[in-house]
Amino acid sequence: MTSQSADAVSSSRRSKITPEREQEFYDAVCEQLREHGYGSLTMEGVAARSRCSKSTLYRQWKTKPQLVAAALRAYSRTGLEDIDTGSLADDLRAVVRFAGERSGRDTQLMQALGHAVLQDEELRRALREAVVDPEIGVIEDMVRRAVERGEIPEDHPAAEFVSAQLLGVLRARPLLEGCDADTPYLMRFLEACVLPALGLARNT
Amino acid sequence: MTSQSADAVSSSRRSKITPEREQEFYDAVCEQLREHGYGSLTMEGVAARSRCSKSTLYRQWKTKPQLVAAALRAYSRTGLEDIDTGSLADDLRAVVRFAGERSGRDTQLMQALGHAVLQDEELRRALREAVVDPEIGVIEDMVRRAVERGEIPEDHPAAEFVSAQLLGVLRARPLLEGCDADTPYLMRFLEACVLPALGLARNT
DNA sequence: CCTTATCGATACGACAGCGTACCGGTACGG
DNA sequence: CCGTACCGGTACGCTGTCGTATCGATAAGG
Repeated sequence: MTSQSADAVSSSRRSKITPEREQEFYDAVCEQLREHGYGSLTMEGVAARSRCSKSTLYRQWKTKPQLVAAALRAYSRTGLEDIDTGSLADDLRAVVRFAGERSGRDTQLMQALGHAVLQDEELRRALREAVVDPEIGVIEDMVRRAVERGEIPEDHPAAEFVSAQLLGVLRARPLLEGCDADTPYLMRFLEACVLPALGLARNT
Repeated sequence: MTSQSADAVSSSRRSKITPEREQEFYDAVCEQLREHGYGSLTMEGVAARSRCSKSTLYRQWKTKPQLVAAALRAYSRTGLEDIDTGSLADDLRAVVRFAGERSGRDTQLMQALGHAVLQDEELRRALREAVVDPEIGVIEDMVRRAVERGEIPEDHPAAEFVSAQLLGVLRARPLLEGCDADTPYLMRFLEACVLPALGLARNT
């Protein structure tokens, strides 16, 4: 995961809040979020899960939405930005491989935030900045590069739907079949639908 | 449990709970659901919206989840079952035209239920039976008929994804672009992605 | 070694929502 | 014309959670 210095003050007792400790809070938030949803996420629950007291949470963050927003902002997804294989198909295959692994966690998180996002402005911004925009931006960049390379025409009608297709299927399968959209499923979808629609046959 | 006779005691004052009155309760539930989400749906709110008292609600339904489940079951979506144009492409175009109109309402409802569905078994069943299965079943039947007509091969790799694609994009666009997936958008998607992936070119 | 600041634990007030109980009014059935 | 049963309104108890305040303990710094 992410860390700066492996300073590891992992002795018996912690003193101040190290970045690692902070991340533990955020992890607890995400876990509670996935397990019980935003509405049933309680400060007591987060405190218990991260073995701290409510006081500590309220000392650092003013309210529950702010804590959740902070956790979302810290929910980093490094690993996608570096993909640049030189072909759109392979770029997307790499995305799918990556997304399949986090599929369960990410989808549960989105699902959990669901409607809370529509009520709290800060939460909505945090979710967009932390989860939506990065993944979508990366995919759109891939498409842009493919256009520049001449792989697909600039005005290809399917181009605008690539990210929506992937994100959509990612979230639709749990609803339809009750199981996560894992990598094999996403890969089949990519080869059977996304690439053909883009005019990128399998062996080209 | 629903209706007995269209007795229509639509005089000035209502005595017992007519089917129309019952539907008003359900409408109020759905509206509260869309507006505030499941967690913030209150019995007081439903009562106020449908101009009845909490007592009446609790006399008819034992608890809040049961009321919501009943409302979902009554959330009928007739209109899709009758589509059978003789070609898969036209069938899907009809679906898209229909889905685009209800897009906003349906999506908000799904979004609102989000995580509550994972906690309450009855709610999950109600949602599947009332919203998911009907739409998906209809689409899968369309694909089946197309296979029987020979429009597409039985083992076409894109066939399994048709419903997931449509449902997915329906729910992905609000998240990505912040606006509903209306009919024009869905139609563009259908023509640009779904049909090409199925090997059904535009003018065939 | 002593001061200080922060952490963990807990108790507390405030508030909102669920579900119940009661009470008066009003339409139906005989 | 009268009893019955149901509806609407409201007050109430209960629970759970937010956010605050207080207190002892413990690690950092001089």
